[in-house]
Parts: sequence; structure tokens; C-alpha cells
Amino acid sequence: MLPAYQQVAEQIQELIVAGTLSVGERLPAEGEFAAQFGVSRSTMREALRTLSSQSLLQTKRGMGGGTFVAEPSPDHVQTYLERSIGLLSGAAVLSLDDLREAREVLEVAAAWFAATRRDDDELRNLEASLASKADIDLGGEFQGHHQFHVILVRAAQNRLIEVLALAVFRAMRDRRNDLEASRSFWETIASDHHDIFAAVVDRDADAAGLLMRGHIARVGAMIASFEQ
Amino acid sequence: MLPAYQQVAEQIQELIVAGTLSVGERLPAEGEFAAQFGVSRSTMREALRTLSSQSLLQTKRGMGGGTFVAEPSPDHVQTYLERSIGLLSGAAVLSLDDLREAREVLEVAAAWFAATRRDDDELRNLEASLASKADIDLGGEFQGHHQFHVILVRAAQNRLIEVLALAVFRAMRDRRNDLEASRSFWETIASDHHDIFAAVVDRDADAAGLLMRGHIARVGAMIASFEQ
DNA sequence: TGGGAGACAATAGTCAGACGATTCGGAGTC
DNA sequence: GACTCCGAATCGTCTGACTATTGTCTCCCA
Repeated sequence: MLPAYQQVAEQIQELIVAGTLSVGERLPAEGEFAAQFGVSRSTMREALRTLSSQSLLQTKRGMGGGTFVAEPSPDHVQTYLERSIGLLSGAAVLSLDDLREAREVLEVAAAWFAATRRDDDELRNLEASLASKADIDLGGEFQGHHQFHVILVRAAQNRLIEVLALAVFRAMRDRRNDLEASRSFWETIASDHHDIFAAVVDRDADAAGLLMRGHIARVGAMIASFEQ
Repeated sequence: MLPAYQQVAEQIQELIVAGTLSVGERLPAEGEFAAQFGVSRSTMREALRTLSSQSLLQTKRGMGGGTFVAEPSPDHVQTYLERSIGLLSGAAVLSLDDLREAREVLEVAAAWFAATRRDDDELRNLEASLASKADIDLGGEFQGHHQFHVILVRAAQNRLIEVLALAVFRAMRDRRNDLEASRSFWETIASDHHDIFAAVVDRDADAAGLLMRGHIARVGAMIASFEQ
């Protein structure tokens, strides 16, 4: 027998997923809603917490407050996914190779689409994230190194690929963050980014994809060697 | 000011993500734990519900029960992702093209890896999911049509790509399920699956990838035409 | 007449305490 | 030896009260 709060949560979730409750709609006040389901207010609150934490609901306090059906948000999904991949990776359910392959698949495609679809704004932002010789000289790691990937993936103009790619990318970055990267690591990255950028400028999708593939393979190999 | 249950939940989540609390570890009983954080038991329970619903914690009733740090599970992530993509798609945050492209990217890669890595067991299962002439004659839709993709993606031997690909695939399938598919739709699918299967048998990764790309493009186009 | 202060109302958030339900293990019995 | 019963630990549920937050309305005063 499932606990009541879980049964209630499932019923409400079905109403949301099926669209019976529409986005932005306000649910009855906790006490009233609890009565409708034949449970106490505390049980109802536990059910509501369950759904709020999954970004299906949203609560506001005070007069005119209440519980509302939340608008689906790619950002929430990305955050959740990033954390989950991090945990799975930490628990060795996912190997570094799993992450590297997934990242390659997603970001190669993103590079390909970006080369096809980029506009001038994105091109400017992309260029700004490239490392100059001086940045590298300062100490190795440069500020734009992750920004480059973020902008590139967004330029692909596919919100789903963006969410998946960035979640994998960030999870992989967090895994590397504990490690000491050499200066040549950063020089390789900076050089790769320049090449990819050039291909995107030329709208050469195949080249952009191939260069991204090589880039991720190199970065993956270096991270793997650090972990030894 | 964030509610207390949310603050407490965040603190506990940090302990889990940072690994201070390790997988399988048992937390203090609710009352005791609440006292440690200086809140009431109800507030602590709301915090725990928040984390349980994200599969970070797991509770067991009865003697020897309690609250435990849950083992990260790809299945939970896949379920959550599938539902989220469905909601985003329903709310028009993601277009059918977004889904189709993401699916193409992931499943083409999966087909490529599967052709390289498949073993004999997977080959047998894959063959069993192919439609016979008789299946099609019966009424169009055949049982194995989604099973084929599931087995193929698993044969790619990358749990992360599997989770992402199946979530996208299932979200797209649910979107189609409301529609009436013609008989030629199913015949095309059956024929494509046969071709892909042959390439996987031959360990011809490039062919498998190309055929899968064509397959998904065709299916996507047909779904798009139904939605008109 | 305009605006600010303050009361009011509706709502979620928090608390305390009690009792019920579930589960495990061990004692006792047939 | 197996079955039954009992007790303890824990989560699950309920009740009722109080607090905090926030939007609105009213009233008074400049």
C-alpha cells in the first residue's frame, strides 16, 4: 500500500500531465484541496511538496497566493539532468567514456547546426570567448573556455539539444574540476576553439562537426590521463 | 526569505551531492533529524519529501526502516526526462523539429555504436522485433516497432546515450499516439527496420547510421504531415 | 484631492502532540 | 520445527492552533 501523500501526488500529477489542469491554473487552497481528496492538510502538503520539487507546481505565500501549475521550463530540466548525470558518474554507473561519447554526439551535432544557423550576434559572442595569447600566458585556464561551448550549443537553435548537451558538458566539467590541468591542456583547447570558430564563420558545417569531434576526443583523452 | 523546509532540503541535498552522506547511508529518525536542524518534524518531513521525489532519498516504514540516501538510477532519470520533454513539447517550448533533430542525433549515433558493439543475444532480440508480412497484414501497427529502437539503443552499450535517446524517443512516440497512422506508415517503418538490422548484422556502422538517419527523417515527416 | 499609515483578510508556513500502520525480530507455544 | 503472538522502532496521518507573508481596502491627515 502506497502512502496517501504519494497516491494523492500521483493523481494530481496525472491531471497536470494530461492537461486537465492547465499551466498557470490555480489549485484550491490547501485545506479545501485536502478535503476534496479526503486527507488532512499535512498529507496534502507533502503531496504538493513532491510536485513542487519536480517543478510541476509552484506556491506563492500571502493574499492572492496559492498553488499554481508551473510553466514547464527547460532550465529546470537541465539543472536536474546535470545533477543526475553528476551523481550517476560519481557512483560509477556512468563511465568517463559514456560521458565523452554522449558529449561528442551532442556537441558535434550542435556544431554542425550552429555552422548552418548562426547569426552575427552569436558570431560576435563566440569570438569574444576565444582565448588570446595573453590570456593563456596569464596562467593556463582562460575564462571563455566553457562559454565558447555554451554559445555554440545555443547557436544550434535547438532547445532540446541545448539542454542535453549543456547538462552533459557541465557534468563532465565538474568531474574534471577536481583535477590539475597542465598549461598545454589549455593551449590545445584554445587552438581547437579557434579552428571551430573559423569553420562556423565559413558556414562549413561538416568541418565544424569534424573539428568538434577531434576537440572532444582530445579533451576526453587528457581528462582520462589526469585521472590515472 | 525561503521557507524553512526548502532551506533544510537544500542543506541535505548539498550533503548528498558532495558525498558527505554516502549512498545507502541511513539518516537519523525524522524527529531526531528535525531537532538537529532546529525545525519541527512536519517541516523536516516536507524537506524529506522534496528530496525523495527527486530520487535522492528513499524511505522505508516499520522497524529497521528510516530514510536512506538512494542509489542514483538511470531509470529514474529517464522517466523524469521523458515526462519533462513531453510537457515542454505540449507547451510548445519544444517543436516537433526540435524533437526530431535530437532523436536523429542520438539514435544515429546509437545505431553506429550498436553496429560496432552488438553481441549475438542482442542480434536475436533485434530480429525478433522485426515485423513479418503477416504482422503488417493484420492491421498496420506491429508490436515490435518500438521494441526495435529500445533494443538497438541498448546495444550501443552507452547508458547515458540510452537514457537520453529513449526519453526523446518515447516523448515523441506519445506525441504521435494521438494520431491516426496510415498503413503505409507502418510498412515504411517495417522496411526501414529490416535494412538497419541488416547493416547491424554486417557490423557496417556507417550504413547503420545513414539508414537510421533516413528512417527518422521519414517518420518525422509523416508525423508532421499527420499533425496538419 | 492625494497619499501614506494602518487595519484586514486570505493564504501558505510552522509547530506541538497524539495516534495509526507497517515492519522486523524475538519469545513463547503447539 | 514451524507457527503465532507480542513489542519496539519507525514512518504515516490527523487535529488544531499559531505565525508570516502579501495584496487590498479604508480612513485620516496634509
